[in-house]
Amino acid sequence: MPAAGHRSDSSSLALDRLRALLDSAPPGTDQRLPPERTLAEDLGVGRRALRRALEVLEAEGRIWRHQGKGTFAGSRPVATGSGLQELSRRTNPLEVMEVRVAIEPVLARLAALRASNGDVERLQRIAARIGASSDADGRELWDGALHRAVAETAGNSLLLAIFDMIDRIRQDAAWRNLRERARSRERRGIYLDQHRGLIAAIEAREAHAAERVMREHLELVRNSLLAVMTEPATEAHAPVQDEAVAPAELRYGT
Amino acid sequence: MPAAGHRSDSSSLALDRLRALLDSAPPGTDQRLPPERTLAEDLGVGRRALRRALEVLEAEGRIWRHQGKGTFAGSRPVATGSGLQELSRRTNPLEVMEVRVAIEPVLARLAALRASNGDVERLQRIAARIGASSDADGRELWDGALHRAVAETAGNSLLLAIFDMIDRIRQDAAWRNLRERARSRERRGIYLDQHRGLIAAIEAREAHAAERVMREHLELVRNSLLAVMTEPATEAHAPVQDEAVAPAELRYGT
DNA sequence: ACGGATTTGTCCGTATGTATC
DNA sequence: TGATACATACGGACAAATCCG
Repeated sequence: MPAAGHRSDSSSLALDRLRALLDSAPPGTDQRLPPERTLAEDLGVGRRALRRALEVLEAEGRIWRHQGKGTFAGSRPVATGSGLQELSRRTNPLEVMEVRVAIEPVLARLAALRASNGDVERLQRIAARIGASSDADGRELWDGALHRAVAETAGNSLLLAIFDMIDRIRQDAAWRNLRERARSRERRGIYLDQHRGLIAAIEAREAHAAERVMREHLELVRNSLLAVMTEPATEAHAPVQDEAVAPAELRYGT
Repeated sequence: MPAAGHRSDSSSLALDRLRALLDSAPPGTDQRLPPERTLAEDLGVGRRALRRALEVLEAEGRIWRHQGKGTFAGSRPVATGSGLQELSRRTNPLEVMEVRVAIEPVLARLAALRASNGDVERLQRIAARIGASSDADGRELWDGALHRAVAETAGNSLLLAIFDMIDRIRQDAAWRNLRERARSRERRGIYLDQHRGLIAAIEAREAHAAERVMREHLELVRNSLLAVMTEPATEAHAPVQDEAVAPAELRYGT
């Protein structure tokens, strides 16, 4: 009886735990890891599984090993902490918009495929409230509600969880202010049209159209945000480009 | 009905005795059961009958088994930390693939825009290992490492966090088996080509191509998964039917 | 310079579940 | 049903490299 049957699932488990270990370790200089046998015991995996995980990390360049010397962390944080608080500290509005552009068009497409008449009614009710809102708070609130309703209608629980995670990060007060600045009066009219177009596409079950409208909408939002951030004074022309990305500007920190 | 009167088959007998065994010895947790060969003899049934009974108990969640390790009473130790467990219970492989198809092509595009030569080298190192892996565990491990390396290269910390969340859900043991079945030998060659094409596109900084190859790759994976789920019986000729892929276009370099 | 101790790298035997006949 | 081959996992044993006194 080799003790109790512990977890052994495989090397993926070992890899997961090793990543956590490396992330939690201080970014100090080339931290040495325990010997393989000790480490295997600590992580609750076999040495073979551990070694396979170490091979991956070595190929990724996060650790280096040498026979007779030991295993060392190459000190590369990479920061994967999934805590919401910490995540919202590390990310930025442009990253968030990249994610929204990636996810929400898909949500719109799925929503078009799946929406019941009741769902469409709900979307219309919410959209009506956006136009009726005269203050920033109201617009923010109802706009968020509309996007979330689309996400719910899509009916994919995993995507909805991801959407909620992003939504919570968006709540940050500093960003709300930024968004309201980007929501100038003339743009508000465009947004309203886009929302109407989106709902119309969902109502007609035109999946492709719904996806396209949502993408165009979010790309406009992103570009507006970018414009506000880069040239706060002038607001003359907002280049609505539907091509996927404006490369150089969108790269954050160089 | 050969002999024995009451019992329709001896699997039921084995099941009864196994249940009694599990009930009578409910000590701590993760109790290890004797090897199948021994257990069959102890219970006075054939190994095949015993295994069918064990299948039932595993489906009920009362035991878990793992090749090379043994059979254990209790629930399978899962490593998913921090609330993901709940999510992984509610979602399903097809939802996960929807999310991956939504996110990873974008990651590939961003990776192409941002990759340094060192990043490309790292991707190539990892990809080489996939082909060199002869066993299922190795392929799974290195395939996951490649997709994660692309996600890291994209340089969007929020997207990376989302990717990690999905990746952890993917670790679920039941799904891994499913994926390996979908990774039949003939498909492995296609995947290898697609991985090569992806890296070539990233190396050439062809953002659009990288995005397209990644989408085609994931759509093929999704369709293979679907095929395995819907027609489990026939493995003889696996029709690689899919509207998504056009192999000729996938050859980039070489 | 030497030798023992420690650590990674490698191989192999055994034990176990899985699949096939 | 029973038997056989196969795949996987773990641990021990040993070699190679390094470190240290």
